[in-house]
Amino acid sequence: MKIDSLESIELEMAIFVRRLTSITADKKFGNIDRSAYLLLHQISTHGCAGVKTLAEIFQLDISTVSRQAASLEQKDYVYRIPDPLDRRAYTFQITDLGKQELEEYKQARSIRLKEVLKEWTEDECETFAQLLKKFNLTINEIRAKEPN
Amino acid sequence: MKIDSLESIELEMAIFVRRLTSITADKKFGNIDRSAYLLLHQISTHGCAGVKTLAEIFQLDISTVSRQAASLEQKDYVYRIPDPLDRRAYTFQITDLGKQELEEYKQARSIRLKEVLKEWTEDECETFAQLLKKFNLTINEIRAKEPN
DNA sequence: CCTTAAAGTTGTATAATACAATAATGTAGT
DNA sequence: ACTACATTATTGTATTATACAACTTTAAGG
Repeated sequence: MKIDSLESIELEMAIFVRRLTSITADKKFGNIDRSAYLLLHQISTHGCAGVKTLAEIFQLDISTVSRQAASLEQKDYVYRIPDPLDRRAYTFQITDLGKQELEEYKQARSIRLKEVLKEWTEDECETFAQLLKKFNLTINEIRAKEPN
Repeated sequence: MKIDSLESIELEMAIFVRRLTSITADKKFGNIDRSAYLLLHQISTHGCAGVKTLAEIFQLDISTVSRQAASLEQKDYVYRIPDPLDRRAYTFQITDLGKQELEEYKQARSIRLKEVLKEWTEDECETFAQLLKKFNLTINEIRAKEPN
């Protein structure tokens, strides 16, 4: 029944988060963490953006993103572009060094992940990827509708 | 190809953790958080255990679990049973109040989750549950093999 | 016994986060 | 054009989850 799956998903999600947090915490691939990874990925694949936009995308407080971005800037992984129309605003663009770090981080994560998924069939991997993506999208849609 | 799935899983996992963290953070279902939930669930379904065991299960530092358990004890969700054979050791058992809170938390999470999975087919839900579980198990096995 | 190991707790540090206060700039109503 | 309000971002402060280190009490092995 769907109810059973629900309860199961609900528990396994909690465990999943715990496990992933544990892995990313103690491995500390390279110089970036998960937040930094997500930010870099975002501006790398979807073009530059300001902290407000980024905060909305990741459901984080603006101040949090501001600090994360500042940290990335300080490491020369991103640079700041003043908005020509609004002198309060900036957008961040990824640097070559940032792209390189991002790629390395991705590689490191993939290697680790490959270890976990070694015994999985190709089909299972594809399905898992697809369902995760779907889940994330769905949450996004719900968030978008909510008042907040 | 499997490689594509890998990269996809790798990215979606990061997003997934971000989303779930965000949800559990701002909702604050009842009086317990994810860690507390996992601890309560563990001792509720697998019997009482000491902090060392729990720490191993969740890949957390003993001190972390010690504090989490103390917090649960303080709220009367668990109580402490001295080990009759080893006067250093305790195990924690869930109280009725703890069971009740756990159940309520589960319900709250399930309701929220149902919202997200509203449009999913039963089959998708089952598969997702199964793959999450498999993933968690696999990580566990890998951890068990590792030196550490 | 004496030394070393083990189970827990408590102190301290760090990192990611939110919320509040602030600064600078933009926008609208009169 | 002036005033009031809104918006963008930063910085200060607090909280929370975590790890590591120091310590206490107890157990186990020579």
